[in-house]
Amino acid sequence: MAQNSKKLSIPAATVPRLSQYLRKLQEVQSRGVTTISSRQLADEVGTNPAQIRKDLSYFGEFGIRGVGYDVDRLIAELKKCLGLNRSWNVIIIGSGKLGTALALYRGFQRQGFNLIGMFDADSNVIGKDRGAGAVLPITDLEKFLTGNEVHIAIVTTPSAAAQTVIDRVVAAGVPSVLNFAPIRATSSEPVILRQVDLSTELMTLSFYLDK
Amino acid sequence: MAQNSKKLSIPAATVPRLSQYLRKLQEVQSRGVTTISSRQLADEVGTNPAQIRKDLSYFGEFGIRGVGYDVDRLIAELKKCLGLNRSWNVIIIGSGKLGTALALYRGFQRQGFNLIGMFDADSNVIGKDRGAGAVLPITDLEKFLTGNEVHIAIVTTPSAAAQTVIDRVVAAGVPSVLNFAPIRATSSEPVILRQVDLSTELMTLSFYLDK
DNA sequence: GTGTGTGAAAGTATTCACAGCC
DNA sequence: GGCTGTGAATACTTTCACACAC
Repeated sequence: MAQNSKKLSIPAATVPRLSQYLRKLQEVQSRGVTTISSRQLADEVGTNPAQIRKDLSYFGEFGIRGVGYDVDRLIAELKKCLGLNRSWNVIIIGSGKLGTALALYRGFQRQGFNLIGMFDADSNVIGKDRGAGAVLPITDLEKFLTGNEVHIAIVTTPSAAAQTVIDRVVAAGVPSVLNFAPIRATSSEPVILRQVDLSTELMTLSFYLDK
Repeated sequence: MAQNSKKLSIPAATVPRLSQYLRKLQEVQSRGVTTISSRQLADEVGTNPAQIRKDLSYFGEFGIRGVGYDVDRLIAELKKCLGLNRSWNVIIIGSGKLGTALALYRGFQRQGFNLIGMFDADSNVIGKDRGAGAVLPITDLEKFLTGNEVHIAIVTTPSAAAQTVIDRVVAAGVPSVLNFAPIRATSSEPVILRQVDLSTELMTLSFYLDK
């Protein structure tokens, strides 16, 4: 997984939690709260205060002893930690129901993710607007990637197409992929790859449901 | 998290991996492979052989030394481990693009998950078929849950509605929830709760992309 | 007094390495 | 010889507990 030296030392488990802290802080900020303690935040997100303090300590000292954290300040720091002080260009490959649902998700742009293109193999949908401008033919993928810097490719194709599509975006230099297709994609190239997988989620529930 | 005594000792990280092993095994089975070693399976799913052997060892001895694993046998054992030798009743709450995408996912029924109902608050979609028969009004949720044993509630509502909906299904006795709404849901009741969160996934990519 | 920041301790998870069986 | 199953070793993560700052 490509990452810089500073970030090599951050526990992998910490990173997704930072985004949860950020979301909760934005929520309490909108309710007018200006200061929050690690205990209050922990109660909100369902963890323990030491976890939060330890997670934050990897990045710096953001709190005031005896007081807690300034909400505005902590939001700004977390955004910096997460690389959200800039924008990232995103494409979605697969303009079916799932791809369209993701394209229409409004929180997307709000955090600096710019959806700049959407691709599909089905000639019936090419040119239609599925939430990200006209859907482009998948055959134009490499041409598009040459002319546009894409940071994240979200894959929502059928599973049969997903691995090939991922190989193509990685070969074209896209540095990260978020795969929703129900395959466990792999890549020999050093790409940042994350998988979201309904089938695994359901089976995990099944495991814990089974008595 | 509700689970029986046998399962208390299984590492939480093992469970999702079992489902990945199962999927990959089903794939190689369909290609006619009858025997597989932990090394071959590890190469396929991108992990290491010891991890697979250790994961399996929590449940029993399924392999043959010097040979490997019989694919058919291991698939059967994994299904048993994961509680997939029975069917589970599922409802989807929220019949937007995402809920519809999930309802149309075909791998769903194939692994024993029966989608028996779909709910929405919008009177314009009630009665329409979004992949799971006629969409029911959310006001009928409790009545439905009284008359039908539901094991898993998948929540794809807007975030403003999600926590309330989750509280309602949990109060009505649904033992597990898979939440796709961009909130970190919590529950005081002992419910099995899993979250799938686009925003967290994107921010995690952002973290590793940021140099 | 209150709550952060952080070493140290405890708890989990992964990987190693080899005895034992095919 | 080859590959599993597993205790031991290593690595990682969370939690504790307290010095220190406000």
